[in-house]
Amino acid sequence: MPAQRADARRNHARLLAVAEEEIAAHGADASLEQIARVAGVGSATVRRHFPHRRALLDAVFRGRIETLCSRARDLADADDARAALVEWLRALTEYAASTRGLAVALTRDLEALPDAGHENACATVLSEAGEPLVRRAAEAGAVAPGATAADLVTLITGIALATEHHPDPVAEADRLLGLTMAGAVPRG
Amino acid sequence: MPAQRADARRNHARLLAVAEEEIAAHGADASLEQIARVAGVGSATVRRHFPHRRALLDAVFRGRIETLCSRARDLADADDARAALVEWLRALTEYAASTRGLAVALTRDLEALPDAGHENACATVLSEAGEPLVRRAAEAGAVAPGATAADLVTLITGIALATEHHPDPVAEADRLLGLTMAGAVPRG
DNA sequence: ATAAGATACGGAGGACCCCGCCACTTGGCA
DNA sequence: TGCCAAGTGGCGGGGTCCTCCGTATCTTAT
Repeated sequence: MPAQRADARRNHARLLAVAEEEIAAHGADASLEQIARVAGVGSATVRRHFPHRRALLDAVFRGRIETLCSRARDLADADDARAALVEWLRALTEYAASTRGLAVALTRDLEALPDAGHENACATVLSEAGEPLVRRAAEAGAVAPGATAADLVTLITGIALATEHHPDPVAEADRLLGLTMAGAVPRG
Repeated sequence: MPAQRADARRNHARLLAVAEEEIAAHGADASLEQIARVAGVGSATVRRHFPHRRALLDAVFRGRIETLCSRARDLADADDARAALVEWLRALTEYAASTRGLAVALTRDLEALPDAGHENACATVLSEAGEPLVRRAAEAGAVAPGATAADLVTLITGIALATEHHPDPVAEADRLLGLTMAGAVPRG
């Protein structure tokens, strides 16, 4: 089990870098063939490192997702629980709306997949990271009853998906998030 | 300009029927080739009747969209403006969540397209139909300031997109709609 | 330093899809 | 009935995804 061959590790890194650019340019449906071409490897090598498209998407976004997770940990013991949650949700929204392909990745990794392993899925990781924030805010009565962290992540994913087309997705998504948090049709 | 030839009209209807089934079965990315095959026509005939995929999606869903629009008209002078809006939004959500491919169609038709004509787009039609409901509810103070009918349609589209994977999309979407309307993280 | 073995590579080939072209058929009108 | 435009279908080109398999390359032990 000597970890991995040196060239394999190089190709992996190369593919990741190219994939990030390519996904940013052409969305989550970017051509794997094209990624292989740009990276200067055979198309089989792509699927060797990333069996399905989802695996590639996960890997590409893993880093930034981690950043958001640690952001959540930092905010976990802020004074104002509600403000902390809101800040985190806004950060998440901004990132989801500005990073092409991410929202699709977030929904896709919830899709039923032959292999059961969802533990590495971006959406799951994010939900778990946000859970403490939601819990604390809920204890302060600042969260709608029945709403979970996963729900909020799902809502934000939806907003990001639905605003992908918009001229200024980030601003639009943030605005819609505001409506969603405050209540678009609040009870009189 | 004698409207259309009889066989053309037949093929059009046939394609629409087949496309509906095929999209229900395989989502908005259903193969046009396959649709042609099942309908027993050449693949060129499909694109003759529906230049882009979006045109086909629009045509397939037009009927039900119309139903929702007339529903909006019926509700336009209900006693309780808020209740009327909520009912319409719930109906829209249920339909969007239960009809595979519709949510995608709703987002796609907002995408920039070579030809400018968006006037027939499903999302636009829906937004316009819902506008009176929103206006009346807003006058009653039941809608968040700044929220438009288009915003609500967008939010619902997002919810439908994000819950497509879920085991029970309709129930999940309805629940999330409830959160969105009432406020997921309401101001203390 | 080198040879052996495991590991990773890349290209070929099949299946599918979208798309544009063009010769041909078919329906409607005189 | 015969003409002609409207409508059709199939073919070929270009692209993608995916799998298989012979081969090149890295690693480790000698």
